[in-house]
Amino acid sequence: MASCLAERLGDLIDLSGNERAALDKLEQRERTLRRGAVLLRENDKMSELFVLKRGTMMSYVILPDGSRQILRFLFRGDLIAMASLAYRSSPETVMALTECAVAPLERVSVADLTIEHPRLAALLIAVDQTERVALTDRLAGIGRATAKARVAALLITMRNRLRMLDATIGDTFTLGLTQEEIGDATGLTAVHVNRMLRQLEEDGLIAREGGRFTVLNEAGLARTGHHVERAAGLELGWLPDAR
Amino acid sequence: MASCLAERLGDLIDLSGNERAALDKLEQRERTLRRGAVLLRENDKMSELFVLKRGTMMSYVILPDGSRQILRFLFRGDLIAMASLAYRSSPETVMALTECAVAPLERVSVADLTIEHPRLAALLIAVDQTERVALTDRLAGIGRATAKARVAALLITMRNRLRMLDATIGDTFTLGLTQEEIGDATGLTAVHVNRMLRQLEEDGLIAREGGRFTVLNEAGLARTGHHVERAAGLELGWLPDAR
DNA sequence: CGAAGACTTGATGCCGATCAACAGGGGTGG
DNA sequence: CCACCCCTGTTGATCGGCATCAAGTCTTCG
Repeated sequence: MASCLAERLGDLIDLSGNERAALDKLEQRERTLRRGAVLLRENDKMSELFVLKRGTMMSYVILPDGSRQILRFLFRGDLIAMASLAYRSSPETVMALTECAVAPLERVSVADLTIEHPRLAALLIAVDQTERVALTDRLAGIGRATAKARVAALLITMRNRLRMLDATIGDTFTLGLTQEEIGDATGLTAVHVNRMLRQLEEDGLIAREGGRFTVLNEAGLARTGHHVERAAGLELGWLPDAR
Repeated sequence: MASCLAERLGDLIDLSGNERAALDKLEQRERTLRRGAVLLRENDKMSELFVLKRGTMMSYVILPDGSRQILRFLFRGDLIAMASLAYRSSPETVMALTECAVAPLERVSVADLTIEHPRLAALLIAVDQTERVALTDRLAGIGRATAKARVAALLITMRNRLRMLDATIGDTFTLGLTQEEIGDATGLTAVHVNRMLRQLEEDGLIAREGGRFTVLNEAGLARTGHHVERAAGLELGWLPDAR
């Protein structure tokens, strides 16, 4: 099977044969997870990282008062537990939202990669930046935007992300999240998420039926969510030559 | 003058002579900024990045309704505009909070670095992770914590950061932010920040006089702010050998 | 010395939280 | 196969934390 990581990075640049082979080698092992299974718990010791091969996952933290903040959703090709490259124990819990398969890899494999494939190391740095920007976008949304805007932003972002993995997805898609999960991602309660979804529906921006969403007015939804499409502005021309 | 970047990274690992020399070379040029000067504006084209050599800066975005979200504060040794490694135009505005000096460097210097010094590339990836975790900590705070907790968290975090740069700083320090800036960083209004500071004072956690803060009850303030000290859990043993 | 910015404090209002009740549905065990 | 139950979604009523508006003081700097 092809390397999911290679597939993901290959969307950004043309990988050389050597690079592709090096990435393939990282995903030899595989481990499956049932829906709801915890791959890594907050404060667990961690010594490896993972590539998500199938399914979707999320990472979150629990605050002292018991409330949950979902930090990010993870899709095929995403790296999980990159924090193990800096910290001894996990700053977040990682849980499967669907049946999943992950490929564990040692930190030392990343070290080898930086030596053998400097361009891939540089690319990892660049990918980190895209994820940092995604986080700051969410920070600004949660800090300053209204409830309706946050829910709209989540819908647009998730739709675009899902479409990157499956080009057949058009305006209709299955979100795969409960309203409580939407709330924990956006800093709202499930009850209020429900009302905001209804409002977006009444505004004619979306339609819903049984867990499936349809974007009726993409521009309007994007405007409501203060959405900025970052993918178009990518620029990786500075990367060194491939090996 | 010593390289600020080398100084910063040198706090994490022992740099080799070669590595130190490579880092020194990056900071040849220097550019100074007055208080309030904008180094980079949101959506500006960008082709270089910067090392902050003196002073403190902040980065922020402005939302469509005119409100501002401060994304991060920057200190000596921090890399600025790392997003230029992934994007064509800046996702955020970067402004000087005090008189500052920055060293501009080309993206291609980073490419060279990954080739010549794989360990430094790996270290950059690790540093990215620490900043990603700092962002997720703030995300959780803004999404789920009360106003008082957010202000307390900002005070603790800034105090610790300032102390890393200047070991003489004890429990008393100058924050160097207006209450409006505290509000824009925490997702609150200046008025409410004022009330929260008063409450923290009445709780006996801090004292204030003319822009200077004193931490009276460190454990209590940390608890109030749900603060997690990440620095203690660093683990960089996986890095490859130095060149 | 005047003006603009920062801080402070009170009064009021609203967005989203909380509490509560019920409907539908899918999985499980009897 | 059915009864039950837990999870999810839905809707209404009420509450509260933080925003907003307003007015005044203090500080700083030109």
